[in-house]
Amino acid sequence: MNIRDLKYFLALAELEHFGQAAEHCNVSQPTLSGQIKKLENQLGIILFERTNRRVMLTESGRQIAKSANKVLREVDSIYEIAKSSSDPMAGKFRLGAFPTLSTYVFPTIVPKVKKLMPDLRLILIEEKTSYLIQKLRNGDIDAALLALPIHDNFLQAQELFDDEFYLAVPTNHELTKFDRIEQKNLKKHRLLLLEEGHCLRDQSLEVCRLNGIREEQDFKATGLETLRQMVKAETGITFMPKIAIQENEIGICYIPFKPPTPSRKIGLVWRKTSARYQAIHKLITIF
Amino acid sequence: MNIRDLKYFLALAELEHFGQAAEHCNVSQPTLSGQIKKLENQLGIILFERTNRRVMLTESGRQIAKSANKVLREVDSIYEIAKSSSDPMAGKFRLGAFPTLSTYVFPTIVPKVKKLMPDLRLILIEEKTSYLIQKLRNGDIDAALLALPIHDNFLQAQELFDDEFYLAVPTNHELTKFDRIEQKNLKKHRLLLLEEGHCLRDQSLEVCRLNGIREEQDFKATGLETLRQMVKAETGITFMPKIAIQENEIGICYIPFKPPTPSRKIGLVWRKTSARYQAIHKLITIF
DNA sequence: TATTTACCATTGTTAAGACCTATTGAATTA
DNA sequence: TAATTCAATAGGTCTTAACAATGGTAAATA
Repeated sequence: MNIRDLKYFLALAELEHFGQAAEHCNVSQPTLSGQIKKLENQLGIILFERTNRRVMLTESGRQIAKSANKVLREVDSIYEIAKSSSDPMAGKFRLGAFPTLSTYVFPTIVPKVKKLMPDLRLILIEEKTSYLIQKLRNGDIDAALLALPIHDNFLQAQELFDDEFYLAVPTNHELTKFDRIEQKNLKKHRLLLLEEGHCLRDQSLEVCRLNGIREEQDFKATGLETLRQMVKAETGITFMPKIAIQENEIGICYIPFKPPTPSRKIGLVWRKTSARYQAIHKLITIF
Repeated sequence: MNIRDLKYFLALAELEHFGQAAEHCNVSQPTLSGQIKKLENQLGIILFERTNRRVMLTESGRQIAKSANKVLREVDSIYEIAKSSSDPMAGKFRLGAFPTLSTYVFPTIVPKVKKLMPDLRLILIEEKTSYLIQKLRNGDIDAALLALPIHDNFLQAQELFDDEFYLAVPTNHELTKFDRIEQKNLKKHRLLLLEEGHCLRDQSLEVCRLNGIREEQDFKATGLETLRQMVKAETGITFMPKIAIQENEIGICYIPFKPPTPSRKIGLVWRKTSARYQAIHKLITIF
């Protein structure tokens, strides 16, 4: 059977005339005649009673016409779906980001995306990096904002910006005397860090390792905001990415580093094979 | 697009592996690969993301898979309908008969048809002959029990039985002295007949014409049972077809004719082109 | 009665495309 | 580095849907 055959069949069922039905289908009369015959043979039943005066549907034909109609309507809907989703800047787009980034990035990009791609329905996912990579590989999300580098042969990344670290200290802390700070000056201090699994923790630890800085072992924060409150409460000091810094804060001071400035590279990551590359490239222009 | 293509598509959507999907569809892998590609081109969208490690549906693909499933289910139902109606002794069968016959024939044939063709759903239509012929030609009914001959090039008939006329008279009528009656003896009597449009009226009038019998002009019955009650009420005499005669009736006497016996030939009539000829021929064997 | 008309079916040919096997190319894995 | 996996490509065969032309039959008309 064939979708085309069903169209022929329905045209003939409607017009009850081989010649007219053939014309309606833009084929010759013998073609339509042959295809109807083929369909009847395939189904093992007679669909039309024919004389050279009249053509009419049999009872079976009437029943089958109903189903054939449904088939064609559903096929139309397939073309409809294809058409409406052929706009690469439309439809669902699932974007992930890890927690110490998402909180600060999502609010700023949502309105920009809405303006640039009004038909894109952005779905935001906040997960730790490892889960996001898994979701990317599974096709559960279309792209993710991650800290680079990402070593994964399935995935492709585009660097977006460099998120510099500042040293967050209480306003009464001895280090506030410095306008800028050198990493090696921190050797005698202990840093408050996030709990395991946060990529910001791993990035911070990497900076610590290179400079012989130690971690405060008795405490691990579950989130960046908790960490910020800990600093304000004079419990310790920590690294704070620039993106998470708000102006005019009381009780906390953010000191920039002298070069080489520690930072995390933030990039957009997607599957090399992703079909959404057009929306992805548009997304990159936002940053 | 093609129903086969949708099958390939759904197999691949399910198995996420070109080789396995191809095997499932009993085609080679390049064939499936090519057809999926063709489908994607036709729809103008990418249905699958492929690497040589994994194949996965895109969001559009997921949506289309739902519709494709509906299409295939509906196509299955077409085959289902065809299969169940390919039994020529099954399905609806619309049988007509004119009123002065249907009342007496239908009750006897229904159980016989049910026994002979248990899957045939008999739909009985009681109409005057002219309407039945029209319905036959339109394909509104499959066959009809009519009085022969029928002159119609679309229709074909098979004689079933000869329904002899009896003379129905009140029990105290002078003609009851005859065991059998000759048509020519009726010249001085007037006959009660049915109203216009009944074929029994036409048949009776034909007998009257040949023998110079006259009709009672002041009265025309709407049905055969009315006519029977009129005779019992001693209002007159009439012809009564044998099929309408019940035994042990009071107040009425049915006198057979001497040959040539007036009668009506009853036959089954159907379109020459009818697809139900098998059920029709089975139906004929009942009589 | 002969002719024309209307219509569906049949025949023969051509072009498209669905299919196959064999091979390529890219990415893993041993 | 070699072997393996898997989708894509190449080249050739075969099926089939398309057409034009023709046939055949019943109705309409002359």
